[in-house]
Amino acid sequence: MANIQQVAKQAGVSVATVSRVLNGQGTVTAKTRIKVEDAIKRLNYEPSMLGRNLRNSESRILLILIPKISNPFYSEIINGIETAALTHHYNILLCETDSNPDRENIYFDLVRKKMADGIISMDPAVNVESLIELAESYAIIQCSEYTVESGIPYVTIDNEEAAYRAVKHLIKIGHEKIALINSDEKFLYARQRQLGYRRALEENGIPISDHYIHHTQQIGFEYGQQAMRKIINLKDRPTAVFAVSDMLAIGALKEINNNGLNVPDDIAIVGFDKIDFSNMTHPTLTTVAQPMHKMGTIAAEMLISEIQGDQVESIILDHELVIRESTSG
Amino acid sequence: MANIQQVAKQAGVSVATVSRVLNGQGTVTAKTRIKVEDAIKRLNYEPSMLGRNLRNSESRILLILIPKISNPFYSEIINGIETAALTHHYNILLCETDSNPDRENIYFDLVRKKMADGIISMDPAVNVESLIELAESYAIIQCSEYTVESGIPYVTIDNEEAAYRAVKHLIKIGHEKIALINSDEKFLYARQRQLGYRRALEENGIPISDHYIHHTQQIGFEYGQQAMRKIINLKDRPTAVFAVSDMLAIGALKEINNNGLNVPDDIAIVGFDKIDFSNMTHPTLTTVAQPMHKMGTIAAEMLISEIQGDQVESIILDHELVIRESTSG
DNA sequence: CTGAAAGCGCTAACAA
DNA sequence: TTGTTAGCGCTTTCAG
Repeated sequence: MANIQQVAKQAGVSVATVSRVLNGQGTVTAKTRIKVEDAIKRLNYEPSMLGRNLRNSESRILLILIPKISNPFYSEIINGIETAALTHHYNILLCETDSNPDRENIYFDLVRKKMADGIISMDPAVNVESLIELAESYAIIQCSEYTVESGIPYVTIDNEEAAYRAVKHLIKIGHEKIALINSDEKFLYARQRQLGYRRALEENGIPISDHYIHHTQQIGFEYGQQAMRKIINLKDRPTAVFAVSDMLAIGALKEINNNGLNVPDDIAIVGFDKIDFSNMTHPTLTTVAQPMHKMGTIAAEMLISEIQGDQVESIILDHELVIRESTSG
Repeated sequence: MANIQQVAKQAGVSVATVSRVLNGQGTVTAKTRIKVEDAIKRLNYEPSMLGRNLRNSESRILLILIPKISNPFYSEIINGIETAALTHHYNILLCETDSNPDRENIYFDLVRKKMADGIISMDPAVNVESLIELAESYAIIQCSEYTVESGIPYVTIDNEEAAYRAVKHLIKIGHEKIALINSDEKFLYARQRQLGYRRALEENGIPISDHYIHHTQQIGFEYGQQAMRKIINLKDRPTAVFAVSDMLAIGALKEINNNGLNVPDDIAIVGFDKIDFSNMTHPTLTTVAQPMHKMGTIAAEMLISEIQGDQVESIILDHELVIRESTSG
């Protein structure tokens, strides 16, 4: 547990010189450098981030705000964030809010207390007012879920267009009775995806039946099941379902199977997100792929730029419709 | 961005007094306390963890080492860790090693550099020598995966017994030709679970066929599929499969379905872990439940105790066989 | 009950 | 090229 003082003494130089070789800057003679490096090795010295961080007024930590760690949608994004963070010598503090304002507040305090240098918010249920207030003093990026009016930079995809294409695909393969399993309309992405759904139907002269549109409180599996239960019992049963998340779609799939019906023969399904499991179901799920890894790396790069004082612009990334068994009937 | 100095000045007291009311200790008159609290509010002061941490030589951060964040098995454990950490005013640094030694080293350096106060290791592929060396100077807990000889405290379940019960269940419902999809034997849990499998068969007078035992390089979905492909093509096809992880089991299930066979009628399946998705497949998966949340909280409590200088004992938690559709034929 | 002052480990401005 | 020194923001010992 040596410190920089002891290394300096051991090497017969000043602490400033040690610091210089540590940070590879300033000018140091080869001979002095060797002496210092020797001393470092001999003492098994590791510079303390505690001292360095205080001196530099930074923590080199990025705070990631997600609603639920068990939602696989976030896994790949986090992976991307971590990769980018690591190359810039940042680390990530993973914070699960459970969409609980109290927890959220604890995490917000972390940046106020200089425990983190910035925030990547991915929680759709985030308290926007708090976020805006925080953004006045700290670096913040919105990832995937966002509010334009906040003025906080975001990285996301075109949800309306993505939903439009998904539903258009269903229409193209012959479906007209298409149900929508949406999440709560308080979320922007839910409103956007619903818009895309409507546009696809309208453009093709298919009337929109409100009883085909279901809203769930959350985007969990059970909620997809519940919604599908109601849809199956409809007098005029749809032949296809568009769910705004793979978790909902997988719930719907399970419910259809439980009722002895077949996907895609009786009911076709399209999901959203392309989580790992969308490829493990039977049948595999047609779904909209978001470039999650890229989204993560870009969000991290943006945040780091912002921390360094740069101005950053919001970005809208491409998406892709992945056609698989659940619509290939 | 006020600091403690400015608060002291504003309140007309010394920094020591401000520190005292901040930490709610030492003795401060009610009157002085009010003055200080007023100043804090007026200046919108938030104490900096950077200063505090340097002074206290701690980071209040727990480093969590996992191989893959997308593996849902870890989600619930992490959730448990976070809950416990939060109540003790610690935060968690999530580190995904990808079973890559270089990355692992970066993370190990983090504790050497005082960026983290301790480690919870859940990576089966961890470099045990490094871990042992690190454990001499830093607090470390092994969670789920462990090595006894390391002398590092662990929290886990009885893998041998759990596997034994899983296979015994298959035998009880009439199966004799039971295949095993195991992961690489370099992992302790793989060896333990194989032992349980063998004991169950032996106790019931069922001969062990080596061609019924398959090893996979990793515990991913595709590896389960691959293994199942070979098993299905066996001349003497098994009527049941025990997979040492749900991910493998779900891969096996998919492959069985792809071959037009039925679970559990043609082949029954038992998995391991009770990840969320084990309940979303069709049919739902019989599996061994590990108390993941509890495992996480306990690991965190143990680590925090160790950080505080206490001696901690390893713990073996209970498991439970959850019988669902994939064995209810 | 309160204040002065040292010091945690580091970086960087300034001087030599 | 190298050294001296101030100071990042906090806690805590020791005096008063």
